[in-house]
Amino acid sequence: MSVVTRFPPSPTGHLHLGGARTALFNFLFARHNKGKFILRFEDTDKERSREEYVESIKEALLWLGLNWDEGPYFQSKRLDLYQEFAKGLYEEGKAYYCECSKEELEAKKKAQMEKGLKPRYDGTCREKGLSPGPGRALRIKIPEDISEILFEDLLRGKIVFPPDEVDDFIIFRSDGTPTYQFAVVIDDITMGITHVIRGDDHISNTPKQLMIYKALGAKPPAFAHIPMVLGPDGARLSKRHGARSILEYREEGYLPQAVVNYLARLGWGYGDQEYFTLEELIEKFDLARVNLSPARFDPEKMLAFNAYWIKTLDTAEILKNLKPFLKNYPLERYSEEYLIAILEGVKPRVKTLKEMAEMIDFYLLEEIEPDENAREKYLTEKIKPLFVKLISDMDSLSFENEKKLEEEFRALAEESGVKLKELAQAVRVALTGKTISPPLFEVMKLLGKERVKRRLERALNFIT
RNA sequence: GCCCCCAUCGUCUAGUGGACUAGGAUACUGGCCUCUCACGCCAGAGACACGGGUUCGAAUCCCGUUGGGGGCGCCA
Repeated sequence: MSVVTRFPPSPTGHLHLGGARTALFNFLFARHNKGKFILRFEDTDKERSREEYVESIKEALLWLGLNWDEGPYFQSKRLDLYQEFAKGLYEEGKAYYCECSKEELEAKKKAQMEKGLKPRYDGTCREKGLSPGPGRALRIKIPEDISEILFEDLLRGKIVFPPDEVDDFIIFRSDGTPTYQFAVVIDDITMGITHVIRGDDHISNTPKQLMIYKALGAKPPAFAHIPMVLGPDGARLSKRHGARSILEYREEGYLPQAVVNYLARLGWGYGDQEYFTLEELIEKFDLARVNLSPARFDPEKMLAFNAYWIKTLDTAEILKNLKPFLKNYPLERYSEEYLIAILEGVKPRVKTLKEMAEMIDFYLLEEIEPDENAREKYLTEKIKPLFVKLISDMDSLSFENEKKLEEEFRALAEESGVKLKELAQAVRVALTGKTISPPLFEVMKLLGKERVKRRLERALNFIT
């Protein structure tokens, strides 16, 4: 039997790290087993579901490289199907209509909780034999003779629930829409899902779903409940830590490779290996190596992974990802080769693409505005004569050869009684406007004689 | 309250009864490299939650305690 997995987000918010990791694991498991990965939107909550979230979730998935093989399906477009299954259960006497009001149910639940009991439906309408009608919800009729409810989790082994775990819960709302519990089961059955890989917050939902499978006489899929992703403080992921949209990370200058790699390592390990490409993950991913305990999201480590992939990936690939951050520069003036040469020098110096774009601005702009503090500190009277000499000797400098250029600078510094360090910093500020930059002689080479000369001349004005 | 899941450095993890003086990554500290800042390299500090068992032997198996997480919707 070939493997079929699915990722079923509800379009009530953006895709965040937790959801992305669930999607990733489903994707990896399917691809590893040469199976199919299905995308399905669980949008039965009409109040909260929004089209814009459908789009942003799809975009985020695609950006991460998690292409689905089938779908996206929408539960909202499959109502007929759910109704058909529900009708079947009702006609077989495996479900019944209930006319209890929400208020009544709420009050009963509260009373039960106060008595220390597990809140469960008391069966008021169970034997009333009600027919379908307005304001009536359909409840599943849980057999009285069930003993314990159990299933075999792929990661955790046998999980057992006491028989009173499940009550006659609602499978179809009085407004004619299916509840989550019912829709997932029908979808998973009809889509031929073989493996349900989801957060362990769904463990306690599983008994309910198993009762639906049983009522339908269908064989449940295999379940693998993966641990949840927690915020840095150990609390559930919320807006203020990790629950930001995946797309926000893209905007902050993260590489999809880094996010995927980091996410894969949250709750999964492969010996001492830390860095994986998507292809490698597909090859090596294995449910048996998934951890059981919840993992905290550590922004610092994800940043470090991003820095690693920025300096490791092909520069052409980096450039492709960097371009959106270069909107404000006259890119058309520069060749692809030139841009790549520039990037080589900054790759090991930045942690995000955003930082990268900022660091290379002096290469792309015609004029730069040296930082005020840097100017005061390094563009001093003392180095003024050196600048003058550099400008007049410009034509004799070995721009094309970084090593030689460095020697020439050393000689100049020595004969003027200045440390190379002082000279270099002054020139760096004049050329880049910053005290931090790629190696100076690389900068000069890439900037070219003309721009170097102009910037040194301009810097002289700042000194006087 | 009831039910379920989980437990190795701060964090992510390796570890599947002897190879553990518990390994790697990240973060942190010190050093080297050096025209700046990074990268890189070297070194350091840092963990098996606790208590009982089982066993010749336990981070690894069992039980309990504690701690953390999740669920108990006409949300998903």
